[in-house]
Amino acid sequence: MGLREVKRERTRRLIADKAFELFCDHGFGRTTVEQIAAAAEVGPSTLYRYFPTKETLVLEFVDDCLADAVRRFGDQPAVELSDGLRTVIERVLEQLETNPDRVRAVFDLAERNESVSAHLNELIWRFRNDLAAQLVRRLSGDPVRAEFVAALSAGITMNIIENVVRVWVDTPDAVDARQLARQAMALLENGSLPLPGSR
Amino acid sequence: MGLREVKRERTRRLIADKAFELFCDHGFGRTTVEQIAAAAEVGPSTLYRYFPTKETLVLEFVDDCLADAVRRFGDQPAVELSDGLRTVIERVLEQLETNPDRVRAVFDLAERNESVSAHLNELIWRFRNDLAAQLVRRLSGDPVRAEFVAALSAGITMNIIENVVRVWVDTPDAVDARQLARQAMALLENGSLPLPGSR
DNA sequence: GGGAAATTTGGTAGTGACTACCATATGGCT
DNA sequence: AGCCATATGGTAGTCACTACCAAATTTCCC
Repeated sequence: MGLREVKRERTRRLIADKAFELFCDHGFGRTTVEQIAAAAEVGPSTLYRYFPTKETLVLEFVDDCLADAVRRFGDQPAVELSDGLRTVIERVLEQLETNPDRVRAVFDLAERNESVSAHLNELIWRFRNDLAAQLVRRLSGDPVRAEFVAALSAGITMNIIENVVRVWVDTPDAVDARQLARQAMALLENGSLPLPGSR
Repeated sequence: MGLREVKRERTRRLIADKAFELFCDHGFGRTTVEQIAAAAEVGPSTLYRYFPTKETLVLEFVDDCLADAVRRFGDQPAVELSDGLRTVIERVLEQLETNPDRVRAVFDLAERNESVSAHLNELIWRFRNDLAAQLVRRLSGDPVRAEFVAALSAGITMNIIENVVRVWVDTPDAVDARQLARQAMALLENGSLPLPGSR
């Protein structure tokens, strides 16, 4: 790896960090990309080469956490699906726990700004699709049915992650995210969750 | 109801319809709000009084369908939760089947434009919250746990709706959306869905 | 019907995100 | 050193969206 990529990664981080700082201090809507570029000491056009939209500056960390977990799920085709999906959940939470303040700030910004919220939801949706794509390769039988099953499974998995994280970030402290996730899985297994019934 | 509100509703529909037409013909990104305003024979500032963003022009119909179903769920506190949730799903699908072309076009536009997709996902998320809020009022016990349970249940319910609709709009024709939903519910009940296991 | 009050409308001027493009500077390799 | 690829900064422009104002329209009350 050359000096070039090192520098590239450095400026990337610098921009994202400065942006985050400004967002937290003055709010998403009250921070302009010019201000961010100035704070990172780069031109606005350089900033746009690294981040296609203002929203991606907020979501990069969460994006990375999810990407890592889904990728590692794809790399482990041996395990049982239910174990694999639990592992995905645990890995995401593990990654997020790496930087709790950042995660809290992301959800905070999403709560206050509709566009950020929208792009966060889209990010989650995209990873649901990625996970479904990984799942469908391990399902046999009718491919149409398999795709449907995979989408539903991936949706429920991401649903657990999302709700656990939302509870986790809203709670002052001292809540173990992975324990919360296990509770959610248990609720699902026990049939303690009100679910639409086919009659 | 006065003449005023009638006229208001008329212009609202006119704007939304013209916008939709232009979006379908030339794409979301290639249509400017000025063009929409001109087509509806109103000033741009009038358009913005009815629709806060360009994206809401696309999503209004789906929004209305979901709003109706969730509202009616709230109005029927008597039934069993599993029946109530099934009814929500069926009502949404029923409403969407009112205008299949429109729904197909909405998901088409969302597929081609990231911002539309993001706002569609946010819309779905907002109704998940609304449904969860309705649910939590019918759950007893620890309120923190109830909120968690409600969020998970609402999430799974909306997940079924979303996936059924996505399959439905992608299929050329002749698929009964409500039957598809019953299949999804059956898969969930039978344990035929790979789900994360708590071990 | 007439006239005041409230509401709706169209227009203007602006901000700020984002794009396309170009000239320059910088790092990587022989 | 010198050449090539890439990274950078700047300019000009488009377009979504906001704040504001003056004119038109509807409603209400007499």
